[in-house]
Amino acid sequence: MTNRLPAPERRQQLLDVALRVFSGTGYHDTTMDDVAATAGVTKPVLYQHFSSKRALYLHLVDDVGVRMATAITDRTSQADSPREQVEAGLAAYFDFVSDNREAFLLLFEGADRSDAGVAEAVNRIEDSIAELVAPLIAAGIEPSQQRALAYGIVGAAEAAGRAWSTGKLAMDAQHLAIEIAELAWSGLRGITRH
Amino acid sequence: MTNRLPAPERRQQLLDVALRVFSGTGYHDTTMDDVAATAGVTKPVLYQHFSSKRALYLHLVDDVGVRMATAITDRTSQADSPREQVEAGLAAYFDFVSDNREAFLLLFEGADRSDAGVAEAVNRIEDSIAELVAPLIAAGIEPSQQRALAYGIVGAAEAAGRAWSTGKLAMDAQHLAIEIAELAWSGLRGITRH
DNA sequence: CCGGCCGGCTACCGGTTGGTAACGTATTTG
DNA sequence: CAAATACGTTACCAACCGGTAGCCGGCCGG
Repeated sequence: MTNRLPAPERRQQLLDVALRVFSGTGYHDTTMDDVAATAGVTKPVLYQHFSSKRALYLHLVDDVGVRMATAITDRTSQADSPREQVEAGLAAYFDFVSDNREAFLLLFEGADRSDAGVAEAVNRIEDSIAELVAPLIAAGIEPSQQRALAYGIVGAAEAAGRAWSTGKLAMDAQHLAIEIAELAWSGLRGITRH
Repeated sequence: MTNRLPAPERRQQLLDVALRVFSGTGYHDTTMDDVAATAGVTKPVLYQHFSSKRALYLHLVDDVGVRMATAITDRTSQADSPREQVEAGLAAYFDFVSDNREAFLLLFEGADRSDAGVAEAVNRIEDSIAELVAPLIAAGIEPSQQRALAYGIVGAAEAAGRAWSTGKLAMDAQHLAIEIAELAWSGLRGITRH
């Protein structure tokens, strides 16, 4: 007989556990029994808080997406010059990656983009970051080009974050942020001509 | 009673069909019956050629990965200056994306990176491209930084390709290649200092 | 102190789907 | 023109797993 918990705390615990488990095993290889057992509880308890496996998962993805987006916008909004915004944004990005490794991997490693709902949630956050980046690109560039470049930068951060958090890059998050910021900045500035 | 086909042709047809179906529906939402039916055949036929669903899928991922990698190396090996290599490589990359949309999406949209085998196959191709990019970065940079930047460039191409092939970018592949090449080139060159 | 409520558990169900056994039938070969 | 071969089908199984019905027991308010 496990510890009895008041509903809100139980719910929060289940969310925490589910994030860990889903992020580690992936959506399809994780059973509701796994999540429940890891939380020290049985399946029906899980269903008292979440209507379905999919609902639980989407809730997590959504939640994590919002947390990541706000972590970034919070920091960029305090920087004035474009260059500072790039640096602050990427610093915030990689701080998030290192402080919330599981959350980051849930979004960009485990996420099954062939599932429409999941893809939409992941795209939403990618788009919101891309929209932050787009205006930093030298004015006078066609909007369609700006969008393409913005997606490029977002993808660069994503890939670097994934490589880093799976141990393929041996440097600390701060330095990685600086490297990618330089790449982004000079890349975006170099585009001015043409 | 459907057309009887000699084994090698049937096998090839099944691979083609499977690529289409998996790429459209995603691994988990595709049943072996789906693949078989789309090929105008029944399940046991599929199992005469492939030992399991997973084996079929991994074969495809592997195959597509090799095709993509060679398409790129073929073109970069014919360019001499670093700048030309960047341009040729990205031109080849986006040509591949536009000529083999399904293959590209199988690798970078549908692929379930939480599956160890799949992740390994996808990583293998990312790594091979990154290793092509790394030496183009100004000499004198630390190898760990080179790797980080190389992954960044690969990620930029990947994200741009995904955005493009899901219709979020309204430009042709050639122009997209040029944009990303400029981003990459000036990004990599700008990094020289420090 | 007692009764209701809330959190938890045991036990079960049935759809989906990967995989297979056994059996035809067209084609080719001696 | 058999007969072996290889291509294909029908019919089935069994396991896994998402989801649920129904029961229990401890804690809290009256």
